[in-house]
Amino acid sequence: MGATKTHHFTERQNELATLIKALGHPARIAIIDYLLKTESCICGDIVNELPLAQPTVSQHLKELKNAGIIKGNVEGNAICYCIDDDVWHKFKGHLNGFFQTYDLKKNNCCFTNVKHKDL
Amino acid sequence: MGATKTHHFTERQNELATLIKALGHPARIAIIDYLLKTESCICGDIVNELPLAQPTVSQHLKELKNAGIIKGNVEGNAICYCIDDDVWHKFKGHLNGFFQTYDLKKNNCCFTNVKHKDL
DNA sequence: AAACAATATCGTAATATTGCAATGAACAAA
DNA sequence: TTTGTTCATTGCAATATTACGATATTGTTT
Repeated sequence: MGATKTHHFTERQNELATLIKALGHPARIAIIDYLLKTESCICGDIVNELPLAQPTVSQHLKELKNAGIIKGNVEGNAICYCIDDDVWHKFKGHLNGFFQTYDLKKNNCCFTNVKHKDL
Repeated sequence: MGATKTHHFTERQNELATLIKALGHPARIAIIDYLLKTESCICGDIVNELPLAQPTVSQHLKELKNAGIIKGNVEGNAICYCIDDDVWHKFKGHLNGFFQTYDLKKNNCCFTNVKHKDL
């Protein structure tokens, strides 16, 4: 089908997947990298930085914007894209929970258990 | 095209994007959720937990495995999937760097600057 | 107003993803 | 060895993604 059956999953799972998915492309990682690395957040600078055509970059920016990760502000003729502080922190929180649960659990699944049993 | 131009990006950007992309689906979040929540990591239990047909779950497991996030161990008739400790920590490190950079930078992009300038 | 600059949108082609029924392969149990 | 169980793979249909040329839009400059 190609269409995700989102209604079967929890809201958290869908939200998190949406945020994560928005970052799941090297071009979009590169955009965030750029925003983290420089003072500039002018669309034109991002287009120049990336090895992709302007419409393609515009599309990637749109996806990041749709996910809420960045927001665009008109600044005269140009548009300035910045990371959305609220969403970014929410995202960070989600992921922290994820990794913390793992650390607390100690990953003693079958394979590990088998190894121990065999000793 | 539909084919990502990976060769234009850095190895880190591609690696990170691959890991992130593998998690960018609610079913795959649900799988990891399940592995974090329970002692079981038997494929059949995961299939029962998820609201998707067995072949679909198998495919999602395969993608997580391809990305390296989980690994499967044969255990008699069943297969036990567990989170790969090394890849998981590498992933965590990547993301920590990401979020740390943000925290250090304080996100003073155009919009924020404009607000301050206008005060 | 006319010309330019910066972005977005449209249209389209190529490819990827999602989902499942049907089937196959491997092992376990009878 | 037949039967059942567990999981992977195949094949396919529906949809989504990626990429870009052409074009529209909006604001700026002259």
